[in-house]
Amino acid sequence: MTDSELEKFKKVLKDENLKLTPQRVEVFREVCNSDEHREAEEIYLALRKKGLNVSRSTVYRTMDILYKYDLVQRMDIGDGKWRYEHWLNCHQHDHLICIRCGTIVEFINTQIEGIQKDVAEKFNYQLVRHVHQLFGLCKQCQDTPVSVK
Amino acid sequence: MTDSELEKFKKVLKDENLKLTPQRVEVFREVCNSDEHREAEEIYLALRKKGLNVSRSTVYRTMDILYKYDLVQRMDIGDGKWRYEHWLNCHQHDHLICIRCGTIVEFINTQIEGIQKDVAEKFNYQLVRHVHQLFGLCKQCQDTPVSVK
DNA sequence: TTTCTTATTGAGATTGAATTTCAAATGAGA
DNA sequence: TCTCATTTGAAATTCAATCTCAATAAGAAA
Repeated sequence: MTDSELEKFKKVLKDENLKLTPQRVEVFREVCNSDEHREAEEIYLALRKKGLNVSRSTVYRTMDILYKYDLVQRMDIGDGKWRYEHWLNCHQHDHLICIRCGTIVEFINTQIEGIQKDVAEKFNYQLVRHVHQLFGLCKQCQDTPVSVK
Repeated sequence: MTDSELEKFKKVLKDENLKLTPQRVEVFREVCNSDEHREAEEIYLALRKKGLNVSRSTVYRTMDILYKYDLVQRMDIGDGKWRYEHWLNCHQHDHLICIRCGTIVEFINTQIEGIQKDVAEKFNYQLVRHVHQLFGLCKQCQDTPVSVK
C-alpha cells in the first residue's frame, strides 16, 4: 500500500463522513498488499496471524465500504462466498478459475468487451457491468493424477 | 412437459437407481412448464399454489438431482440464491440481467465462445464451463423514473 | 397380490457466510 | 479537553441450503 493509496482511502472516508480508525486502515492495508482473491474470512485470519486484532464483524463491514466506494473488486464464483482483490490500478479484467485447485488467473480481452456492448445494444440493455468467468483445469491440475487414498 | 421429456427423466432415475415418485415428477413438470429463471423457493411456492404438496426439502433435493443429471440448468447472479431453468433443448446460452427489475434475457454469441477457447488455451487451461452475465438496465427500466415515496 | 427391503419424504434442526444488535470505546470537531 | 455521534467487538440473528431421522412408499421378488 503506497501513501497515495492510503490518501485515496482517507479521502473516501472523509467525503462520506466515515471515521479513520486503525482497524479500517489495517483491513485496507491487508487487501492492498496481496494479489490474491480472498474471502473475508481469509483476510480476517491473515490479520490475526499478523497479531492485528480486528474483529470479524469489522472486516466484513470494512469490505462493504471498500467495495461500495470502489476501492476493492469482489467476485462470486458460485460457492456462496465473496472473494476480494485490491483495485488499485483498476484494470477491468475477467477470470480463469481452476475447478480443482482454485487458482484464479486474470485475463483481459478487449474484443469480448466490444461484443458485450453489441449484445447489450441489440437487446436494448444499458450495460452497467458484467461477470465473465472461465472454469477449467489449470496446466498443473491437468498433469496431476487425482490422488487415490 | 412432453412425454419424451418425462421419459428422459424416468430413464435417468432408473439408470441411477432412484425412485420415480410423484413428488419428483411434479417438481420436474413445474420446471419444464416455465421459461422463467426461478429460485427453489419460487418453484416450491408455485407447486403449493397449484395444490401440490411437495415439501421444501424435496424441492431442493430434486433440483439437485435434475442439475446433477443435466435436466436443468442453474445460475448464480450473485445474490446467494440458485436460479433454475429447464434445459430441454439444451442450447448453450448466456444471460442479460436487469439490475432494477430482475428480468433475465438469454443470448447466444458464437464469436465469444471462440474467443473463450483461445483465452483458455493461451493460459493452458482446459476449458470446462463458463459464466457470462451482462448486467444493466432493460429498456423499460431505462424509461421508468425511480419512484419517490 | 403380498411381502420385503431400501430409498424417499417431510418437518424441523443445523450449517455457514453474512448481517444486525447493543453496550462500551473512540475519533474528531468544537 | 469536552462532547457526541460513529465505530467496534461479541454475540445473536438471518437466510438459503443441507442434514437428520422417524414414518412412508416404491418397486423387486416371490
